[in-house]
Amino acid sequence: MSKKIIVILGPTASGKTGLSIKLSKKFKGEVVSADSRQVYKGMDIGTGKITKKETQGIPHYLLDVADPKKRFDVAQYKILADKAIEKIFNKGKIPFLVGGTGFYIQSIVDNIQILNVKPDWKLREKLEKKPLPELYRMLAKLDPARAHNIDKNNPRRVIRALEIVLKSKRPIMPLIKNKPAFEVLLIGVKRPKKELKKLIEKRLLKRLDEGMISEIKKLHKSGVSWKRLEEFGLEYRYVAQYLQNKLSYGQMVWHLQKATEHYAKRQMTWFKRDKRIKWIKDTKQAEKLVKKFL
RNA sequence: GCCGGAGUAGCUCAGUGGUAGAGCACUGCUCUGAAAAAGCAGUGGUCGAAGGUCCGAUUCCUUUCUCCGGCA
Repeated sequence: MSKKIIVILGPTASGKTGLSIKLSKKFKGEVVSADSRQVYKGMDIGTGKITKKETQGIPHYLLDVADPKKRFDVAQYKILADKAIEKIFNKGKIPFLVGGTGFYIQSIVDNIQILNVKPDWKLREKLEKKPLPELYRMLAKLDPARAHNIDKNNPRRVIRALEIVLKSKRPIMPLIKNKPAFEVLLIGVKRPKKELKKLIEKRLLKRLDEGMISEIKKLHKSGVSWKRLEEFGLEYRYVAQYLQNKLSYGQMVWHLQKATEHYAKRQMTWFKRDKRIKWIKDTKQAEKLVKKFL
């Protein structure tokens, strides 16, 4: 019998968390979060991190594993998540990978081989100062194949590609998808666009009500710079801007709503590519799928 | 009522005597250690209305309507 994991994914505010608890309770599951922001300590309200009470005793992994002052990335995520999944298997439970960060989910589900070139932030800073076309020309010289299919307008991609050639002294390898060590069921939670917008709005107001602004104030007081907070995006970005008086309260709310809607759309664009995903309408349908899969 | 200013894309506005652009919104997309990040593309307007001048008006002129200031 091969090992099985269940993935619950979908755009923000679609109701993944609630479903994950229902399913993991019913099927003896434990949850591995696949959320690039919930990994950080102290970022709770703004990320919609599940509360202790809400977990109803279901163990959760990959929450609060990183310091917001430091950088976290897929590579670290993959190591920790693989470990958590292994641990759950050893307990005889079913791992539920739950979240909206497509890249993180892919790293697990497709067992992506991550290149052995660590980020070099000093180098990145240095490269960032140069004009993008110049960076692209450099890349075209050092790794023509990569330059050919890269997005030349995207500084982050170009810089990372350069980082790889410069540090490893050789062109980038093609992406390797290792054979996954387990069978995967991908469940997608989708909502009609209009409904999702309303859910986002409702949730945003709730978060403000719950003290999201003081959470972010607190993070800043504890040493997380405004720049860093703005880097996190969404709530952390716009509330940080509001706290610096770069935005009025009304502007902050408006931007936050729009940015979250855009984010949800980007998530869907990512997920749509994966034809393995089974999109469900309600919990019942999900339960059926899981039962059949197990 | 009088005097100014403004009416151009869903919104905020640029612009020109030869039938129009930007930012945002909207739609679609990309993704090899920042992924809630970082990028790309596309749709969209009888230029407030009616007359006039002109080969030709969104642009000039007249009238008209609406909005915003100021004065009564």
